[in-house]
Amino acid sequence: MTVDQLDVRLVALLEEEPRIGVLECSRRLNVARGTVQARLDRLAARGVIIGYGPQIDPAALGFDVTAFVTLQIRQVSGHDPVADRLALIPEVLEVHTITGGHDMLCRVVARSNADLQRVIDQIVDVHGVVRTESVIALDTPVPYRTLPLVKAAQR
Amino acid sequence: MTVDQLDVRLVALLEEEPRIGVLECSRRLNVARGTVQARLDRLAARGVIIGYGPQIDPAALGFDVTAFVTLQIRQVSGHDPVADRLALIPEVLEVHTITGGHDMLCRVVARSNADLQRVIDQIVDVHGVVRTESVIALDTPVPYRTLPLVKAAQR
DNA sequence: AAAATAGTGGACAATATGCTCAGGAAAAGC
DNA sequence: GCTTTTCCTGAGCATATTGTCCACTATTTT
Repeated sequence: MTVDQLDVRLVALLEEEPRIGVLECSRRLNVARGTVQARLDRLAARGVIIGYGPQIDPAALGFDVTAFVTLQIRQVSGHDPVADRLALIPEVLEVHTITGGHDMLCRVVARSNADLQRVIDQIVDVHGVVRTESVIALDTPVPYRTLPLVKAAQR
Repeated sequence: MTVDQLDVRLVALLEEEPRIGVLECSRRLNVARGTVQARLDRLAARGVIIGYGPQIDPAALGFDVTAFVTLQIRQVSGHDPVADRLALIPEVLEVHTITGGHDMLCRVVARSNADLQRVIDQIVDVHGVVRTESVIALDTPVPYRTLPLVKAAQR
């Protein structure tokens, strides 16, 4: 979908100071309040802005180990029953089905390396999971972000 | 850090309806407004809540291909110069350094499979990147979430 | 038992919101 | 080139929310 410069400036502004509200946005961007409201409604309606939920830092909750776990699934059992089981594990933050030698990729967090073992054991215990392979994230030089993408999508 | 049941209910409420504001939260949770305000301040101060920025859906912007790319880095060049270059590519949404046979893992998006090739080419062109390996996310049965984790962290 | 901590409920002014409207500017269609 | 549609503006109004106090009451901690 098409996003113009005002949309980008609006999103950028909200990313930097999310608590400022519509009126303050309109002042900062030098446009009418109704315009900001209309743009936000439009971005939400088109699905560009999914929500404004609080962003939680797992590390602040004590889960400071992040790992990516790839899974091989027994062929007979489809992906979805496995995904449903994985979804029941709180430490599994996201699950993708993927191309290549493996079938699924999960992002998981844990309280420590020892705790990661516990989480992986839970994953292995899921019916249909044949094998797992884990890599631990040592550092995150570029944390998840979308602003550059929004800027690139402009026009 | 320690999170009690009220914190969890508050975060859960905000995840479901992020636009409701402090006063409405206090009504829904049957606590005083000042309590909600204090809890939110505390969660933010302790770093549990990083922010409330708008969540952007890359797919809605036309970037409906997601891939995970692992990189091998030439040993002489450290990780950081590479990460800095990767950060300049808008389609690179996050970068981790990892254990195992590879050195880095990136999440990237692209407008199509052909476009993914273009993005990967840019990654390969980064000085110090020796080899890449990509897997494409076909489906995301569990999209990124933290609420179950918050609930699990309770107490 | 005393002290510190957290929650309550109420007040107040200042600010923000949702909604509506008429007019002007810009873009699209013919 | 002209018309229609779309988008933005600036304003108004009633209502709701915020930030900031306060005194009082649990609930823990020491």
